[in-house]
Amino acid sequence: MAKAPRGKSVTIHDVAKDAGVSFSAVSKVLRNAYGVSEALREKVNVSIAKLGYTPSMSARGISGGRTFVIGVIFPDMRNPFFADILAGISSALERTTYQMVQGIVQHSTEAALVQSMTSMQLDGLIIVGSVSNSSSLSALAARIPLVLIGHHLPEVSAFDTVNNDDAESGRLAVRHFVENGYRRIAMLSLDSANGTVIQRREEGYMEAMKAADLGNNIEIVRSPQNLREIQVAAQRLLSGPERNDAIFCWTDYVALETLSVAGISDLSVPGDVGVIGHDNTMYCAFDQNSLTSIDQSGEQLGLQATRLLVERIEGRQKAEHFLVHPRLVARRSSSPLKTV
Amino acid sequence: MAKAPRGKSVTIHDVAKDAGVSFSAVSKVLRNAYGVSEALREKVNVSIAKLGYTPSMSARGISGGRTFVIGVIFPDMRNPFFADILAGISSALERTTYQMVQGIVQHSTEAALVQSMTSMQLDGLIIVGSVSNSSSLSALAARIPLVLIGHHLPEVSAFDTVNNDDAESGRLAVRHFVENGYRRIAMLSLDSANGTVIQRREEGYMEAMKAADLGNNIEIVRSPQNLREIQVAAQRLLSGPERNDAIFCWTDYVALETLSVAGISDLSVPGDVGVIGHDNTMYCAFDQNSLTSIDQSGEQLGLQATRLLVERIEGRQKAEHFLVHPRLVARRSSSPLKTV
DNA sequence: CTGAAAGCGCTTACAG
DNA sequence: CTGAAAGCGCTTACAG
Repeated sequence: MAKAPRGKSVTIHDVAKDAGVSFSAVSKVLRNAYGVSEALREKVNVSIAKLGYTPSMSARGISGGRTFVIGVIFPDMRNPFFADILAGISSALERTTYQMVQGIVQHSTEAALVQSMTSMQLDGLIIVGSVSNSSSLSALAARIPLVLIGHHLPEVSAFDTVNNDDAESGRLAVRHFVENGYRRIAMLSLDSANGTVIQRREEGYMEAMKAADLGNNIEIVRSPQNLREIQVAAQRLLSGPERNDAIFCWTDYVALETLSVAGISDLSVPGDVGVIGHDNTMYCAFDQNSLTSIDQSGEQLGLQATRLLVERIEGRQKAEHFLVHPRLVARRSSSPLKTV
Repeated sequence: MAKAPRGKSVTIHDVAKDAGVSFSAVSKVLRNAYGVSEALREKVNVSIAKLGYTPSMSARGISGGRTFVIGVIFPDMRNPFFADILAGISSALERTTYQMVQGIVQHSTEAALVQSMTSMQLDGLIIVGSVSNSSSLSALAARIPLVLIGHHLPEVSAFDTVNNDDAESGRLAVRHFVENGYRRIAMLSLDSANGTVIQRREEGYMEAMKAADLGNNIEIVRSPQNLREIQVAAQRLLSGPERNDAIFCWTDYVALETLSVAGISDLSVPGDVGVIGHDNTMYCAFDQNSLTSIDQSGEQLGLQATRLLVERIEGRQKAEHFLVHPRLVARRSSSPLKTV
């Protein structure tokens, strides 16, 4: 088990020697601490640049200071929508001195990832689409500044949340369908007890259906996130004598699969069936999809979450909850029925 | 700048006290070091479990030991192919004690990310699709065990590489087109000086074209990774009297956009034009795309890269270079011309 | 087989 | 305004 050799890196002591000052002086310059003369700061900065010094995150972490690194946890890497969130976080971070590392829940569990990230002494954590419950998240928030994206919780005070108005998403989809002449509007949802994001969308869907006097047409099918099961669910909604004429899908990927099932079943979209997705990911605009979708502005979500997290790290205690408003981007898949 | 409070975490000392041994004994158990009796190990493990102790990565990093964390750097989060690589890395890591954090090059540069990750004292680094040059990568490899995915370099010895046989990818696409009756086969490539992966694919494409006596039909258009530019490039290949009847695209996203452009231009795929993509991402199978694509097995790439990296960390010095063989997955977008 | 000592690169009080 | 001391939680030699 010989260790691969690593070059020695330049430390605060090297900088101090080069600048002809004490190493504590260097530390102060680094942290913008009080009581450093301009002259000293100048000298130190010159040496830092000359030697290419960069602070060791481990040393900072261990000595109780900030590491200036935050962690962002994503549920998976397959939904291109998450890239938008990441873009928002990145651009918000550009204005600060913080950096970020990502963790992606794939094989490992969210809990394992969280625990490995806290052991890194990160300054804060953003979790996207957490599946943890309220109490374990509050416990986590006691140890590290925390912001959640996509987790509607009644009244949490230990951490901040940033959310799309998911009930509004459901309403937007139904209203748009209704305006365009669709009546038998189903929702293809996710089989998940924890996903309150999904629940809100379902609530909005049901609310708008009732408001349009279509309460009797409410039909929600919940499928796991698995291609085969999604196909079966879509097929079910698209067959039989009482076939639906419109389907609101909880995410674009499911909507694209619904288009695929419709195509295989020789149903035309629109005409036989209208489809709306969610997230307005980059695949929606392709001519072969031309998928109407709800845009929840991942960039805004990321931006606001970052802002809140930095505020938390700098000392804010009172919880804040930010809501982003979705908008519908209309394309061919939900065109007015008469026109077709 | 008040610091948000953090709960004290349990340390090696707490464990030692609880188990009634010295703290160095605990450290030894943790590291599976020599000379620990079974009895002592037992006691310590019981206390570790009881107290829920987890080692501080910062402390490990600073004291020169392993952190048991590796970093993986991706060029972006938008290509679903990278999720396959990640899956391979995850499953390879499951059998080890290593964990991983991801870094995604989006707004920040690859260099900035690398530098922030090295300051975290990670045990090793996997970089996917690096745009750095050979010499700076060798310099990096002197400081930290390094494996590159998707970077063909003539003869590097400072680090390992894992690659798809990209020249073979190009050959596979051309041969398949030729077998199915296509002749005017163009390649829609990437405008990138550094991407040797792309260059290999171009080489394979040209080689196979010549081998099929179609050297005069060679046409490579290079476009930046930008939707508008890709559209223009695809339009160019699909218009004019000498319109191409087949296009090999360097990645699926570009191929899907090509399908879209063909649709808008009222060209049918196949029939008027055949299309092949690369990476066989999950969108290819949708009926509305039914896109033939080259599968380079991201999972294998990730798996092998991880294996090599762990070997490096444990002391291997001699470079290894692993090649994965691609296969073509045929779908409707490249069906035989006669049949159509 | 077990433990006490030194040190990693920083930060945070505390003295000058 | 500047510096010397203690300590963060570990690992790595080195003694018992």
